Amino acid sequence: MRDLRYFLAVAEELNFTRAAERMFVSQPALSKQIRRLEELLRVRLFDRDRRTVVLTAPGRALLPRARELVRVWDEARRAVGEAAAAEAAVLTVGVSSSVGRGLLPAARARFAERRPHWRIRVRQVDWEDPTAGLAGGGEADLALVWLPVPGQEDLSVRVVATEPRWVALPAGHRLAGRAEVAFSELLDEPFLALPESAGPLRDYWLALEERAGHPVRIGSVVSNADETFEAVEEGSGVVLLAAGNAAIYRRPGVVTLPVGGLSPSRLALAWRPDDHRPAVRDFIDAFLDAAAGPARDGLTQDGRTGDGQAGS
Amino acid sequence: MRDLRYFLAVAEELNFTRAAERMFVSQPALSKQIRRLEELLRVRLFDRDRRTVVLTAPGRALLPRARELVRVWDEARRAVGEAAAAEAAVLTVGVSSSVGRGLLPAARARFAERRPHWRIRVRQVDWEDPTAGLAGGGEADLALVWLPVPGQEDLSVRVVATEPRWVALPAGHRLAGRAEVAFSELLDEPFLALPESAGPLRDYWLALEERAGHPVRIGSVVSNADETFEAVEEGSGVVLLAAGNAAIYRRPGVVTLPVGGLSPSRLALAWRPDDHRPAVRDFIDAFLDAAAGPARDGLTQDGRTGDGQAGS
DNA sequence: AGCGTCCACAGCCGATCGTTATCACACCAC
DNA sequence: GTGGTGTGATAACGATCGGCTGTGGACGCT
Repeated sequence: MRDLRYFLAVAEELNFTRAAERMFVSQPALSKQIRRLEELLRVRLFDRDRRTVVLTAPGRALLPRARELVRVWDEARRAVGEAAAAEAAVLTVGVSSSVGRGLLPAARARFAERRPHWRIRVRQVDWEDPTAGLAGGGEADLALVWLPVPGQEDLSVRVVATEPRWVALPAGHRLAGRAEVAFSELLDEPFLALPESAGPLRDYWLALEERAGHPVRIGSVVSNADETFEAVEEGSGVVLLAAGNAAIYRRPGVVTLPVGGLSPSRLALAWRPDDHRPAVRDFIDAFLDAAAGPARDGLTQDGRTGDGQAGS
Repeated sequence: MRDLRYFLAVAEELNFTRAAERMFVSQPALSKQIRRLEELLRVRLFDRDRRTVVLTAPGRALLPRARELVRVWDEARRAVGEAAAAEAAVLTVGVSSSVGRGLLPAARARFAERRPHWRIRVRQVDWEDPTAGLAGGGEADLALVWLPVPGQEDLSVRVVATEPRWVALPAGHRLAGRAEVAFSELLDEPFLALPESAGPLRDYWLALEERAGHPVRIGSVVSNADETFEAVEEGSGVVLLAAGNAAIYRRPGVVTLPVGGLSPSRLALAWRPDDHRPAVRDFIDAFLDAAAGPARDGLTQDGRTGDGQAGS
């Protein structure tokens, strides 16, 4: 199975070194495994003539089957996990940062009315996976994510709140005393960035769109909230964040303030469109009810009426 | 992949010890691997309550996917092998014993007329696999087999020759001087048998049908021609064989003679019905032409006109 | 009570799979 | 040419894996 993923990586990159990076292993390890796979099949899968790598005929024959195998395997893992969850009566909600706001407890309560014997487990997921464990082999049944989420076409998504974007600065920063800043004043600051794997979400929190081509300086790459605020505190850079998170992650050495001239961030509940388990549907309803319920501390709400995009 | 096969074996047997035997590993090894798979999936796949083994809900969810994965993997191996063979312009013919008779060289010649740049490779396969490498992950593209071949419904089969069955006896045997024996005289002899995995073919060469319930004594299990004749020579038992093989495998210490009262053995060319490669079709035509060609040393011939059964 | 069956556990060993360090070669810039 | 860069192969080594044998304990059956 692993070898098949390696094979796919090399077949897609046509470059051992880059494929190895993508699979998070060293290049010799990947070379060796490919060689082993070739020995197992008694066939050369790639022609490596010094400078270029191309698939051989047997390699081309393997390619679609390997994809199929990886797909079925991932699906099997998911199905097994779901079967276990159904037996244990547990739903797992992946979250990227403490984005629950008041929503999670409220949703929990409403869900408990309908399914008293079910439990909700909340799992923090690092920002390497912007779908918070929902995509691929992740173990989340639902996720609270920031839009835009990569691979959005394969997910059902419903916006549950919008919040203006703020900025976090080290306490000694030249702008730290201000009550508000315009984004144009931050253009030349070093920014903390999400990992590459976060794709469009990384661009979003760098506000690439609002820079209109003005280049961005990456001060550091961060993959969870703790890393982020430590990096801000030690002056590696500044970072945009949702207004709600500015309140939650308040800490000495870091100052947060509103930023003018940026579109608001959108928080969404996401799930797998092909996941028709009743408990999941009930939780979605419970959550959206909660989001549409009594107003909470200044959040602009979307709830059921928002511009939520139901995935395919 | 291996672990999936183990899982399938246990799921089908619902018994670790028997499953381990089926997979040709020790029972602790299989237990450990199942446990590892369970750890990987973070789920219990079987409920073992001391005396009985049953699938859990996650196990039931995995079962069909595991079958699918094994199926696609086997298919992928076959496809890769075929792609390599097409490039190398080689066809592999599996044979169980030297059953080629005059047929193989004749077929080779006719095939060479149509596909001069292709080569034919003949591969001897032990009798553990009565399809001579055609079924499962075997590497034969075609096979010369004795009927009945297990799993015949998944193969295309064409009878190319029928031969009376003879018996091989040690030189000192009480019947060794005879010109011919009746099968009824052999009923109480110890017989050499094919491995269990040969299924109906094992029964066929023990002539179970013609024994009409008379019990058979197994002198020894043999899985290739050399083993067989050595076992005969040292007196482990007697063995039935096709008339043609009696001539080919003549050796001091072993006597062969015709047996009356047995149906004749049928030699068949077999291939995979879903294998539509032109070279394979050409070889089938060449072989059947050769089998229908000039008569050779006393063999009853079937060729194209025989009662060949075209598989599904 | 004693035996057989069946699964789990422990201890051992060779093969596998990962690492880092280094080499060999092709290409490119100069 | 010459040296730098990028790429894949190779070497040496350590941790883990996957198999083995031997053993133990629970249960059913005589």
